[in-house]
Amino acid sequence: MSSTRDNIIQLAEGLIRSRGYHGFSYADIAMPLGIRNAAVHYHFPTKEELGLAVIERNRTGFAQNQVDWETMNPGEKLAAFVRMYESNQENQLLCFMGALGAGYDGLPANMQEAMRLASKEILTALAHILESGRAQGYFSFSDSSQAMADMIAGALLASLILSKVQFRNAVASVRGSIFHSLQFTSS
Amino acid sequence: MSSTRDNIIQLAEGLIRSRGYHGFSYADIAMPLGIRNAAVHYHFPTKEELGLAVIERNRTGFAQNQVDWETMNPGEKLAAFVRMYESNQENQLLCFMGALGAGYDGLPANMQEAMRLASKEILTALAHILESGRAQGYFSFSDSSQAMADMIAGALLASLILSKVQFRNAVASVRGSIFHSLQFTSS
DNA sequence: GTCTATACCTGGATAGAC
DNA sequence: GTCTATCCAGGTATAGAC
Repeated sequence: MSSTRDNIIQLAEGLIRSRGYHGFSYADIAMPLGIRNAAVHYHFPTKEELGLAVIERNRTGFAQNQVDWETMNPGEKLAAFVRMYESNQENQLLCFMGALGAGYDGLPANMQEAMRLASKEILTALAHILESGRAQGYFSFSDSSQAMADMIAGALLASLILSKVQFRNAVASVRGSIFHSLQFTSS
Repeated sequence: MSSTRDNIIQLAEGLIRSRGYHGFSYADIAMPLGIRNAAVHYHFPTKEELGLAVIERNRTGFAQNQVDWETMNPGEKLAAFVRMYESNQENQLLCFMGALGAGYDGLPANMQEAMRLASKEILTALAHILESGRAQGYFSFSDSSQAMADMIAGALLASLILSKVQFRNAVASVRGSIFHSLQFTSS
């Protein structure tokens, strides 16, 4: 039904993930949708609420991914995790974590809190994938799975930034190093 | 001499590295210095010029670091490289690459170009450290040194974001995983 | 080199008609 | 649910005095 609302969130997400929270205005959303500034305010009275909706959209999206991955083995799950970033790279977008986390101190308090929770979910999920993958012999590494998750998710996040700044596919480059450091060979 | 100019750049750098380029205003710089908006414009007529000065400050700072490291062996150089990020973590600041790169599409064209050059310098320098360290037996890894540099610099960049968002020292966590994946034991 | 004063614009937000 | 119209705050930038 209210597909305009969804369109607004989707547009805002793209803007956040390429220019940051303070890098766009309501006009950037209203214009492409062919509506007015005020119509956007009807759906999201404040920019903060719009920002929260974007974070929420990413949380539920990632939760859905995890459901879709349920039947996969840890190796396949890791590959699927990496594929999320490859697809972002193709669209020349950062992940929401990199886009919003980078300007963290300038975000409204509610968004900061939402980011804290959302990032925790992602990193915990990745750590679980790594941990069970190690137990089942898919990966080999000697650190804590949390430390490894930090490095892997971080390197992927940053590779999206690097891809934009340097006009090259840094995700592909990083993907290889990650798999090597896990002694993992994707089939 | 013109220490006000330096103070302005320094202040702007801190603001950029915690809130992003669009997350601060001239007032945020003028107030702590006890001067007026207009005085800042005297030194930097446009915000873009101020942004460029911040990038330039980082480029020359990193170049100076490399000079300081000249007598070190590759293992010590890597440790010094990582220490830069540890010191940023202690000050709760991102690296300029993460802070400005995340909002890349929203930056003035001149700043985008400066970022491209500056990031290239850093990654090239790190790749050289890794390459010569491997040749001299300090590190062991099977990827290209460029891919490894992407992963390492990226993971460190992102660990600064993660540290802020999750209120913990993610740099320390990532540091361990990096050294492990290089089979490097810092003395 | 810094000030006051101000111009100009953009951006977020609201009121009330349709 | 979208519109017109408008308000207000803040942000960038300039002119001209000191």
